[in-house]
Amino acid sequence: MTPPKLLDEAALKERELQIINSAVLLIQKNGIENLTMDKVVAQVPFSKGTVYKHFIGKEDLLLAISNLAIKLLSELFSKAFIFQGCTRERMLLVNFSYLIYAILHPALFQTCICAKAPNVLGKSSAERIQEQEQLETKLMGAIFGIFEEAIANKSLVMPEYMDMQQLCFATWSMAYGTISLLSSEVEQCSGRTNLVVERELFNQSNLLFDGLQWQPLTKDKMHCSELKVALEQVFPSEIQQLKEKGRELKF
Amino acid sequence: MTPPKLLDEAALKERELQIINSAVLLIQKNGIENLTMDKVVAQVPFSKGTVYKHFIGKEDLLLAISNLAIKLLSELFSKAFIFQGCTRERMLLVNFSYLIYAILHPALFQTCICAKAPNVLGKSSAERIQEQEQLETKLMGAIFGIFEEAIANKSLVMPEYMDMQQLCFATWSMAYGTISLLSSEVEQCSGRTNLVVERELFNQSNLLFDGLQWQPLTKDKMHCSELKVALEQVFPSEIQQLKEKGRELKF
DNA sequence: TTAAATGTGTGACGAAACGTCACTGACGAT
DNA sequence: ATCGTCAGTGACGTTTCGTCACACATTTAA
Repeated sequence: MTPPKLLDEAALKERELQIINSAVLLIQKNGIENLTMDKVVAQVPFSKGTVYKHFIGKEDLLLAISNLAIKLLSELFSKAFIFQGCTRERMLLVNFSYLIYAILHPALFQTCICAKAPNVLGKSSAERIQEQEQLETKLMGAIFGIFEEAIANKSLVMPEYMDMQQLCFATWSMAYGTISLLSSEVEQCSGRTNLVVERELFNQSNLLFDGLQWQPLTKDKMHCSELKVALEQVFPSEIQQLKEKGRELKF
Repeated sequence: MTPPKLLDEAALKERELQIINSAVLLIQKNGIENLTMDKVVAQVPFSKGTVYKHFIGKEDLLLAISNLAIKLLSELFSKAFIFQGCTRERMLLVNFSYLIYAILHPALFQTCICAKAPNVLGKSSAERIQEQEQLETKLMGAIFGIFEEAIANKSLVMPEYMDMQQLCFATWSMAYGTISLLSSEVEQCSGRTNLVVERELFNQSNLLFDGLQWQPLTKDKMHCSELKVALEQVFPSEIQQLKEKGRELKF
């Protein structure tokens, strides 16, 4: 048996991460619909009781995975945020970092969507839910910052009937709707529809930004070719990973 | 060749509907996270074996409920479609019929969202999944028709880089993202954010339509007041139900 | 040094839910 | 009267969940 030590905060976090990672591997292998606590326990050098010390239940574990996933996504958002370019370009990059993330980490993305389901939130611990809210707020931060800059440098005028939070939400929910509805086709372009998620995301982003009169407008600039360059520059390793997956972005 | 059927088709459908309705009542009462097949069986004058003749499992039942819900939503869409007004106005009505539906039938809406989760689709029967695809295609029909008219009467010019299916999807996914992300606040405006779902839906619809240069543009017309009138005219009973729920639309 | 207290880990266990299958009985055909 | 068919049944085996009484280590007190 493992020699038990007394409370060590860092070790606890370490162990929690180990459990989460094992669960992610199981999701990748068997699909999220077949994840069970028993399997997780079997994968991990701890007993069921110990696992349940960290997570009050299966849903709580799912939400924990989702929260970790949001943290990873935040890093991509940050990279997009610090890109040298016009604000509209950078916001487009943010939306595409979300998409890249969904393609590269389907298990994590899937878990994020599932974690939004009421049956998951309904059974998770209050702390974990609170953490999710904080993380989402932080995630919005990147979007928020770009809008602020855009308004400051006059490339965007805030509509008088909207505030900053609404602007952020508009961008976020548009990308969320597009990607999640097409998530089944995110990995491989299935034949069911003619919709290609990266193209739709690109179009809808631009429609929304044009609707906001965010300069430069689509008709004035080749956003498409510029985005490709920016993606190569900001996400070189991620783009490479996509190529290795045989899933090059086409739009 | 065909064996003698002692049971007629209609009775089977009738019974299936009875099971579905019982399940919906259980969801309304206990929440979708607590729905179990055992409870459904207990609510229904049939045995478990019979219930499983209709649905291969719990997820299949959920998808069946979702499909029924889509049919109901179709009816609202149809009402919006035949409204006498400009095309942009009618599309706005379609989006709002979706919202009204989400508020009036939270259990059904919730089930629709859950039915999109991979763990549900992964365990449902192929036939039921196919039915879902057909219903969604049909649902898109109303949106499709309005776009066709808009293009025919020149109030909208199709962007050269998009086709009809993409246009439809853009509208749909925008509304989906907005409503589903705010669904937790759909019934009661929770204090967590300052976002009000009907207002965000209104704004984002108009931003998208403005981005498409869909006439008349927001700056040229009071879409807001006109929408209120149209809602009263097209959905009088639904608006009344909303008032009875103490959930008047404010935007 | 010993005993008690406290903290940590374990896995057997009961409850709950799932889905199946051997059986029943009704009804038509022979 | 007998047989075959099939809708319907619900008890049963299985899976999964989450708990809890116990075991063992470490610390503290005597």
